[in-house]
Amino acid sequence: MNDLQINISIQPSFYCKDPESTELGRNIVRVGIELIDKLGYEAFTFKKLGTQIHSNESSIYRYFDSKHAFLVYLVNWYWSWIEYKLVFVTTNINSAEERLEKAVQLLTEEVKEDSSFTFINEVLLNKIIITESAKAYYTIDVDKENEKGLYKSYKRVVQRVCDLVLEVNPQFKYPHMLISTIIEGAHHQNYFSKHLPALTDVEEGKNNIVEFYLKLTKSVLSK
Amino acid sequence: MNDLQINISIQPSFYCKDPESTELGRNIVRVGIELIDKLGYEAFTFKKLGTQIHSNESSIYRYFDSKHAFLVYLVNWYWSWIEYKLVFVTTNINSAEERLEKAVQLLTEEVKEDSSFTFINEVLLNKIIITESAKAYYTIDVDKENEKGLYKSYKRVVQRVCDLVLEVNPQFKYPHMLISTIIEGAHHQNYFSKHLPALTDVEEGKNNIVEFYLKLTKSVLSK
DNA sequence: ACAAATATAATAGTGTTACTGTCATATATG
DNA sequence: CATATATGACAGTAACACTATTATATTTGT
Repeated sequence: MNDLQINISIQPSFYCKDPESTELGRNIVRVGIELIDKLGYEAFTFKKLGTQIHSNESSIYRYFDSKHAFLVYLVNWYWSWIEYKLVFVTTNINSAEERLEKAVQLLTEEVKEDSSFTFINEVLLNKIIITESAKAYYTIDVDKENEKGLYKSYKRVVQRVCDLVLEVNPQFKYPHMLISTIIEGAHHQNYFSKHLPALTDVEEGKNNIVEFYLKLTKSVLSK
Repeated sequence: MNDLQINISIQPSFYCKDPESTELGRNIVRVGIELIDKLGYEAFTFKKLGTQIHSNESSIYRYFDSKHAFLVYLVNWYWSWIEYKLVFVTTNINSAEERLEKAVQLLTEEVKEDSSFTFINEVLLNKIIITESAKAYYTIDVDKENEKGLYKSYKRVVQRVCDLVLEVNPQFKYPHMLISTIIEGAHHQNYFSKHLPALTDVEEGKNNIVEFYLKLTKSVLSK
């Protein structure tokens, strides 16, 4: 983006030892992202990751309690990063409509360029979020993890965009539904366009997903 | 629904031995649904299921190749059942708008009463679809399984409702996107309302989800 | 009624997963 | 230079996701 040397700071509840604090920790996250993207979440293991980074399985466990905890960490990192981009993209814009438009665009477009202001490859991370993030919260332990605050960054993004929605139309009754529908929907459409095209209308080389959700937003909010 | 003794017929590609053909097979499906609902997909195993039905793990493997195959079977059964209900609910309705409305309602409402015209508990199955169905197609093997036709029933439902959308507005460019967004969205909202309420606007005892998606549909299709 | 075919149950076994625990060694810090 | 801390190597465990084998029960054909 702007080559700012900004750090996304992640709270201690997401790790045993802060992976950003050591070379090994950063390697775990960096190569971990590549490996999940390559193998898929199910086939990904700490043992395989250990081999890849010429380190040991047990060393990885000193940073993350489990592979689920690692996924939750990545999801949280992603939404903290999106929150930062969201604030950035909506500042100094006078029109509420335009602010919302920029926000929806951010939430629905595929991350194309690697802004890489850290050791994290955001393009790959975006792919992982699209394919695997639901597995982080569609688990039997949601309620417990939600209580621990593990989904806060996602909720915060939704809330921020909700506020923009209500600026455009203060009477609108379902801002949260609209925004979480758009976020999850855009992920699904992205995945469908690559694997189940019968479920979508994406045309080669076109930005149909962004266009569709922008149109949806505008029409549902128009009075 | 109407107490019709109709059978959802499932193609052989979804099983090794047809579970509807024997008492054991029906038990596997019936108790399997209960157990997935209770334990969640991850903790569910054929061994536990074997114990529950006083049968053997190896016997279950003669009906389904794997626990993933079992989930795919259930998902397919569900969408075949929804397709049947969809056809039923839209026949003899003259207005295209009303047909679409009935369809959207069907796709977004929670299955409340047990119509149970078979050994399958549709209320529990609906809960499983909401919580676990994405795990059936968010896997590294999607493309292979899609080629085998394992997601056809879902696609068929989407296509049918798409046709209704185009009857209402033949110029609309994104019918598939709209319908798959509504289907997946309604599942998410349902789950969020129970586990991550900050992501939704569902009020106790109200049908907000249906209402929201009906409004969405109407406004995006209005010319 | 009886043999043959088929279905199911019981059991053992395999390789992997998702860890935990222990101990030795390497590296950093005071 | 001593001590603390981090990492690596390795062993071990219970469970998982199966596969294979054999025994027993049930169904079916004649």
